Amino acid sequence: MHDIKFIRDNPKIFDKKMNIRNADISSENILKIDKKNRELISNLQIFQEERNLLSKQIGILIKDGKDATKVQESVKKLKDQISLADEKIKESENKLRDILINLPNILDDDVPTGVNENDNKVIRSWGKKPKFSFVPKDHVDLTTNDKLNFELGAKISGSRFVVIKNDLALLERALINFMLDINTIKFKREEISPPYIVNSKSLFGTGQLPKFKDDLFETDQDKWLIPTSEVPLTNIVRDEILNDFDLPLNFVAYSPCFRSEAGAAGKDTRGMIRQHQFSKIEMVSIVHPKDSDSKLEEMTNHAEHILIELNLPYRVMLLCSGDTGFSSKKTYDIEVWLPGQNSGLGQYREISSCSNCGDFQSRRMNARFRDKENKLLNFLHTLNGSCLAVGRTMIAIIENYQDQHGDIIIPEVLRPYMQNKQKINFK
RNA sequence: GGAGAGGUGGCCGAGUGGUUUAAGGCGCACGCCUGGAAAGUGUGUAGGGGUGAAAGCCUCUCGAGGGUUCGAAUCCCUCUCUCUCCGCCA
Repeated sequence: MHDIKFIRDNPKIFDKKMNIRNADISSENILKIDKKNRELISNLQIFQEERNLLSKQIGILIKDGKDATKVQESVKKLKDQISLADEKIKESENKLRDILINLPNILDDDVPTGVNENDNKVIRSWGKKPKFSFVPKDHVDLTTNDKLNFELGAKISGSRFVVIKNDLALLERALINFMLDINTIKFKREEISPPYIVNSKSLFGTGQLPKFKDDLFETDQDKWLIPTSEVPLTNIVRDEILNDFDLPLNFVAYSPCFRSEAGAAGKDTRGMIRQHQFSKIEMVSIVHPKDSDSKLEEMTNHAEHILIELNLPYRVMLLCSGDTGFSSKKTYDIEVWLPGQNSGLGQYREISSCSNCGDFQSRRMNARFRDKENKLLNFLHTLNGSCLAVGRTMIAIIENYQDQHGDIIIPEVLRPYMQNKQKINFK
């Protein structure tokens, strides 16, 4: 959410930034409402002040045993004016709020302008794409022996669900433990086991609501399935005032993630790439504003580190303006090489997304810290990133580590987590 | 699910309609006292908003939202969270 004071002071910059994001808004419109809003507030407060003074007088008069009916009559008249002014303000404030809560974050200056993912910028690449003496299969063709069972998922739950069995279930569990261990032991993140169901306040805080309601699974009574554990992790600091010396907070969590994929009908229908439910290890950092830029680099490096350990080729993309998420001011996607995609020609697919949300979420959450130097309150900066998406990491391992027999060589770093097995056989 | 008790400042806690303009204590900050410290003592100590160059002035907030009233922490309604007991349960 945007600071109305910023818009007041920098209307031209604001317009330019919103224009880059194709947001249909002008500061002129916003400031008009804001001005009217403030007039109404001043007006109301004059009435309130008078009411308070007169009411106090009534109290004194009654105490002294004097007649107060005359004063009471005049305050009664004020009452109507107050409630009328109150209504007007609510209307005007809601109008302003409706606009502000639906506007995306202001992008960093180094975010390239562009329309869609084709305009994203390659920052760096790592790893050697594996060379096969045969046409590599994708994960669906490799796992036809029931270990990845989409028919069963469809029967039990519906489309975009999968039942993972046997060694692959073990692989998923191994990856979760492996990634959590690196995050906690090596990167010193605090492990959190969060709720997988959250209320709408939390979803508003991180920016999924109200605009992206359709992407979520709603249960009842204001309870929603999390689309990512970014939501519960970031909302840990909602409505809190932290001390600057307690910063940064670095969290990591495993959770399943639930997405309705409403806007993705017909997209990635094959295989496990896009499911309604998937596992993810998520990093969230809560930092002093001066540290958020460097923290984004660090988090991206941490996500890359997992891929390096697993020896999976990847590239880091800086998302362009058209592809950057609503709450983010700058996002790096990490794309892993999937050799079985595109009929064996291979394809890069997103496996992590690391975002610096600046103070955008913390304004929505009212998450602040006290600066010891000047004792002032200020909004925190929040960041989130996958480290990594477990389902897609499984795909990457299956496709990159396949051999001529259609079996999977288990990456060495995972073997201690997999009863020291060397291979997953699909025959 | 049933019954009951609660939610007041960073924390504890007083407050059942009118100078509450939220007592008192703890904690914290700064000062005095002291050779230094403890003790003692004094002052200060929430957030949002409006206005203003600033100092300041005003306004809203006692879990949340409504209502009654000239006036609500206090009375009424709805919701929410916490605790205790019972039931069920991993």
